[in-house]
Amino acid sequence: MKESRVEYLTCPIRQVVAKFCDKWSLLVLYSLHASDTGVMRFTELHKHMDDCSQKMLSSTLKNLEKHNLISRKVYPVVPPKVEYSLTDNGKSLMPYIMGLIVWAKEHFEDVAVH
Amino acid sequence: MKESRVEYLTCPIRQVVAKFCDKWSLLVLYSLHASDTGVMRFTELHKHMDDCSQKMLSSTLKNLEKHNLISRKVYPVVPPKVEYSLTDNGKSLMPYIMGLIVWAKEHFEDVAVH
DNA sequence: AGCAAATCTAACAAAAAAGTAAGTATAATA
DNA sequence: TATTATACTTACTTTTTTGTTAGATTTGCT
Repeated sequence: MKESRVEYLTCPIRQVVAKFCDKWSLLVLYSLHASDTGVMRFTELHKHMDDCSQKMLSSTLKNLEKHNLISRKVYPVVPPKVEYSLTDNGKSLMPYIMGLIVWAKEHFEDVAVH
Repeated sequence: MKESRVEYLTCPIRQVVAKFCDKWSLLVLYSLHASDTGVMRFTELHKHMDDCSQKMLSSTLKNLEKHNLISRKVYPVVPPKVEYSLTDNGKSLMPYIMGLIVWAKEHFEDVAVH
């Protein structure tokens, strides 16, 4: 599917699919949403989804940042420290994501988060 | 990601991703939900998403049927007639999908359905 | 006889996504 | 001096997804 097509640019469903309908984005969003402080570092996120490679986590984070769903704060220290958190835009999406998750818990058997 | 992993089988997010987080499933679900009769034929669906190949539409429909979100009714006539509609399970999911779509309309610019 | 209709399936090719392993940077610490 | 810590990136391979084209089916119409 060409992302330049009119359908793509004008269809909210296709936008949703392009922005966070993939293997790892929902897990990242959920992890940030569920964390105490609302802030998580790369390694911490990785521990929450250890079947995701560093590479994939990295590119997922980039994509979410690009679409303004999460923000990335870099501390200029060694070793590096980078914190991720939901943007206001991302926060506004979470009720709907949580709706899906709750629906899934009710409709699939033997299901738990993480 | 191996679908046999424990995370996969016990995590509602991963289940959601596996069942309908792909390029075409949301469009199919939405089309069926939005149609007057709640029933659509293959060619009719295809007209609603003409940037999806027959092959992809066919496999998307199969996948949704396998996960009990849509049902498929075949009429033994020539030329063939097959009707698709949401199952009760699929219907119960739609409020959450619609939530996402409405969110997208509010948060992206110049966005319309189809 | 030949073609149209509807819903696919099959075979093959191309493109995209994902996996894996190794490497980078650099200050602090042992 | 060697190691550790963190957050990646790069190169390469493999797997998965998607695209493309052609064909199957079979009744009825021209």
